[in-house]
Amino acid sequence: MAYRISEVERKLGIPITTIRYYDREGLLPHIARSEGGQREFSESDLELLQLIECLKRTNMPIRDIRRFTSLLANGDESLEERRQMFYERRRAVQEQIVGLQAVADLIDRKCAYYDAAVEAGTEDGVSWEAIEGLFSA
Amino acid sequence: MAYRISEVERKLGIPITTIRYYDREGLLPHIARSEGGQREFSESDLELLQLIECLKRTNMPIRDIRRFTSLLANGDESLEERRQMFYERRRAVQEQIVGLQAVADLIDRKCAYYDAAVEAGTEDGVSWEAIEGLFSA
DNA sequence: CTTGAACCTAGAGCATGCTTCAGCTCTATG
DNA sequence: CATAGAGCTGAAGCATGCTCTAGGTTCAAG
Repeated sequence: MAYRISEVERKLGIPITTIRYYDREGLLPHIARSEGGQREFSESDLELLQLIECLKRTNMPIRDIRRFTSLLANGDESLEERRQMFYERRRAVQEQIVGLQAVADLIDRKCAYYDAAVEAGTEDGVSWEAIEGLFSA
Repeated sequence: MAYRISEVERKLGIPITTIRYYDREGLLPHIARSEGGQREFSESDLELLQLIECLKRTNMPIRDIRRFTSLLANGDESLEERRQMFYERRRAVQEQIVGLQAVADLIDRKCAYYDAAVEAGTEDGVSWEAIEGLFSA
């Protein structure tokens, strides 16, 4: 029922050193320990780790993830704050996607520019017009 | 016709210290200098800086951006490599967008979960099922 | 009981991308 | 030509997120 740290690494693909780092940083509150002091991860610890990985993929800083996991200790009292946190994450992710799509447009145009330039064997005379206001939004 | 560094900061919104850092790091080859040694940015320098900002927004590391700007010195000889670089960037950006969309799904589900939990005043009995294979792709 | 693999901790180290500092020079204005 | 604001440099410092090291402990197989 309990997993050793090496099993967690294997199952989730998170390096052991990183798991211990998260624990040290307070992202994994109250991991059980064996008599000898070795960590024993429960299923819900694994789920939390997966959620942490997800939050990291949204570029959420460690300190904010810690804030979230510390809220879990408050139980239902912190429901509203946790909800707000996920709404904020949703917004942050959307913002990042939109930002990436904007640069994707410019990259696309650069690709087309270089296609034409390689075709012609030279950049001379290949037209290029910067996109105005890319960074103003 | 030439811009001082403070004007570049104002026009592009890039901190002066960062511009100098880029110069030091070789991202801005051959910026002209006044008699007294002060930088004089041309229009094409500004365009390069904007492109650099764009590449940074794709999370391209400084060292790769330097590689690109150094290619510019080779003129038409480096056209093919520069084209490949933009194609690779396009791929990288697409990958990031797809990754973000995947986590967005999970975040959405967490939002719905917390909506239900807040509504009920408790997490007890609010169903939650992890998405399998989110990290396997 | 022995022994080697797996664990543990505290603390140092590292890669990235800036940012700050100290001390000095340039330049535009009255 | 004085001077204040803007610029310059090399070097140190900082924030983030790991990653590695050294030295010791635990655990499971034989």
